[in-house]
Order: sequence, then structure tokens, then C-alpha cells
Amino acid sequence: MDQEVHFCQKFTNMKSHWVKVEGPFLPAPLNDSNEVEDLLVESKSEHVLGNCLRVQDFSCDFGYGIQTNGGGLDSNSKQGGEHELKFGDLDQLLDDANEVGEFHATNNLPNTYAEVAENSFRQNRRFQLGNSSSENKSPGPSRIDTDAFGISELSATMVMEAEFNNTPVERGLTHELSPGLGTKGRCVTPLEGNICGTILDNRNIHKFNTNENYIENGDLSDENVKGDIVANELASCSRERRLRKPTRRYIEEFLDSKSEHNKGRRKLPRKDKYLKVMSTEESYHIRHEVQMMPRSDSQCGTSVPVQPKSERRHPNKHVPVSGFLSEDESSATECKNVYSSARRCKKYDRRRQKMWTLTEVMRLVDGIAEYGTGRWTHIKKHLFASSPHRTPIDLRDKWRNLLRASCVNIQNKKGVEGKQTHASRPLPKSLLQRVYELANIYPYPKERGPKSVKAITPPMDLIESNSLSFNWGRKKYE
DNA sequence: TTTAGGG
DNA sequence: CCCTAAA
Repeated sequence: MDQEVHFCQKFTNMKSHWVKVEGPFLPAPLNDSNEVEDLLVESKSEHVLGNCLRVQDFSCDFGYGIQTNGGGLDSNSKQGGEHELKFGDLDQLLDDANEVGEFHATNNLPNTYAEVAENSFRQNRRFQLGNSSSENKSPGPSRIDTDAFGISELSATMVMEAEFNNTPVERGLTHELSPGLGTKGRCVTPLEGNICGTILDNRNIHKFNTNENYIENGDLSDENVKGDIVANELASCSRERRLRKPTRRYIEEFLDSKSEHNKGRRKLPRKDKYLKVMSTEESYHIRHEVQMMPRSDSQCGTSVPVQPKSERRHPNKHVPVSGFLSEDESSATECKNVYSSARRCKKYDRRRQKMWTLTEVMRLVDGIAEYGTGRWTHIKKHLFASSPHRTPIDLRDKWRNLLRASCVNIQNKKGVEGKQTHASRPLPKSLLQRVYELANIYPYPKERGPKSVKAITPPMDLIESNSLSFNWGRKKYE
């Protein structure tokens, strides 16, 4: 009972001061809907409350009721190309408000209203439609006093407009929301108007207008059929409405991605609350809208968490992704950009082979000298932590190539010794000699044993080149 | 999960 | 650099 009083009081407050309501917006039990309705309808005796109209529905959709009320009003009172812009602005405003995370009907509603209203007043200076239309068509006593300029004004006006025009929108709503009313079905209340507003936007209003013409032309006489049609329209509009327009941040991210700074982040079109109730068709719509959105990674279809490129083979391993400031790389800064994007990089970078720099090779040799072969993960962890594009497998492959380059015989299955290949970037002989010596110490492959390696004598050019030009690092060699 | 080996 | 099998 306290809840009821609480709720009704809040609602009364919301009527007179939309932006001043405080506290959570609690849904009331079903049998309280009459009271709420009375509070909302006030002098409108003709408006019958549908018992089937649940307060939950209202509170549930209340959040983005604001959003679309503006759009609906926009469509009703204005024509021309300004619609899109203004609606986009309003939508943007509400998107921003949404992203603040407080845009739930049950949480801090007044704040959000106030913020949105204020922002709309500041940013959307052309929000005069609420005033103009309300002046002409405001019913007076039942009109909501709007202290807050902007959204609340629009919302109230929108409701009134719907009432007085008796558009198919309301009828559809009546049928949709209170089917128990039957043919009388003129239950148009601000509450319903609000719900109506929740699922209307420019396009939807247009649809309804079209439908209105259709009905008024006498193509359909049965009220129920009309209602069903409009209800269906409404339902589809509701689905459409839940598709999120690309926000400004979205566009910015897209632009960033075009300039190779794609964050790889994907925001779901709606919050979980909406996704939770999403039907397969809705998700289909959303998927398609997402695909149509200008996102470079839109082919993913679903939200894909970004993974650093370095973990393409071992995704569970944790390697610092940011702050690559290794001493040698050009590659480091490049990595941050290239590997930060989710899936694109997987094919993208591997296509472009990353050349091993001399510093990397030296580090690898150092790592092998310290940890030995076969502990590639260890080496990677300790010495290549700042090189996310070098996986342990890469290290091993590079070591294999180094062995080949240093003429350490790696016998393949057929027992044919490998030959020294001429790399495009010839390594210093000192480095090759060190590779050779390390290969003697840590034979690779392990199972072949040191014999096959020890029997090999290094090439003469490697022998004569002492380690004058190469610093051997921490390892001591005689 | 890591390593080895072949392609 | 990728893929697969084996440990």
C-alpha cells in the first residue's frame, strides 16, 4: 500500500513537474492501474481505462517514450527535411543519455528527463513545435504542465495531439494495449499516448498517417480489422524503433576506423534489457541494421571482443597489449594500431609478413642462450613481451631458420641436410656463429640429440669471423 | 596448452 | 607463417 501511494504521488508530481520527481519509479500492482489512469486522465471522462493496460508496460517503456515522443511530435507538426535533422539530434541526445547508463524507467528517471529536456532546450533550439501545436490543440485542463522545456513539453503535446486527432495511432494503440475494450475502444489516455510515443518515430508516424488515409478512404470498414492492421503496424514499428540509429560516437568511431584507428569496439544496438526481449525477428532486424551501419567490422555480425593479435594462437594467455615501446620497433607502434582491431587483423597482418629485425634476432638468440630451445613460451614471455606479433611459434620458426642460415644441419625426414639459404637480409656472421654455438649447446630439435649437431663443423667464414662485431650479451663464450 | 614438424 | 599431431 505504501508503494501505491508512493507511486501515485510520484506520478502526480510527474504530471506537474516532470523534472522534479525523485526516487525510483516503481511499478504498481495491476489493480492499481485504474488509479494511475485516473490521475493521468483527470477530466477526460470519455477515456476509458483498459484494465489490461499494465503499469508495468508503461514503466517499462517509459524510458524511450521520451525519445520517440519528440519524433512523433516532430512528424505531426512539421514537414520538410528538417525532420531528420531534428529527430536525429533528439535521438542523439537520448542516446547520449542512454549511454550515461541511467536511462531506465525505474532508475533516476527525473534526472534523465531533466537532463534531456535541458539539453534539448540548449541544443535543439527549434523545438517550437511543442509550443505551437499545444497552443492550438491543447485541451487545457488535462494538459500536463511542463516546467521543463523540451522533452516533457513534447511528450505532453504529443499525447494531446493523439487524443484530439483521434488518429489511427491511438486506435491501434487502443486495440493493441487494451483489447478488452472491444469496439468502443477509444481508450486514449496520456498514458497510452506515452506508450504510443514509445514506439513511434518519424517513419512510424508516417506509416500511421498513411494507414490513416487508407482507413479513411473506406478500404477497411471493420474497426477491429483496422485496429489489427494498425496494431500490426505498430508492432512492426515497435520493432523498428528498437533499432538504434548510429550515434555520433558510432560515426566517430567509424571515421576513426577509416583512419586506421579503429577501436574494434562494438556497442550493441540496445541495452541488455532490450536484447533480452528481442525476438529472432528483431535480432534479425538489428543484425541487418548493424550490417548496414558503416562499420568496418560489421561483417562480424555479433559482438566480438577485441583480442590482441599476439594471442591469435593462444588466446588465453595474458600479454600486455598496450604500451609497446620496445626499443627496436617501428613494429611496436604499428602493432597497437594494426592488432587492436578484432578480426580484421587476423588475416590482415599475417598476410603481411613481419620481418625480423636484427634486434629481435639478437634477443631471440639471447633468450635461447638463457633458456635453451624448446622453451619458446618462456622466451616469448620474458624477452618478447613487448612484441605482441611474435608468438612462441614464431620464435621457434625463426630459430629454425637461423639454424639453417648458420649451416647447422637440420636433418629432415629424408636425412638430407639443410642448406644455407641466402636470406634477403643477411645476418651478421657473428650472429650466425653464435647461432651455431648455441645450436651445439641447445640442439634443436631436441630429440635428435647433440651428436648430429656436434659433428658439424661450422663454415670457414663463420670461424674466421670472430665476435668482434657482435656483442654476445650475457652469455660467455670461449 | 605447448611444442615439434611439415608445408 | 600456417596447420596439425603429439606430449
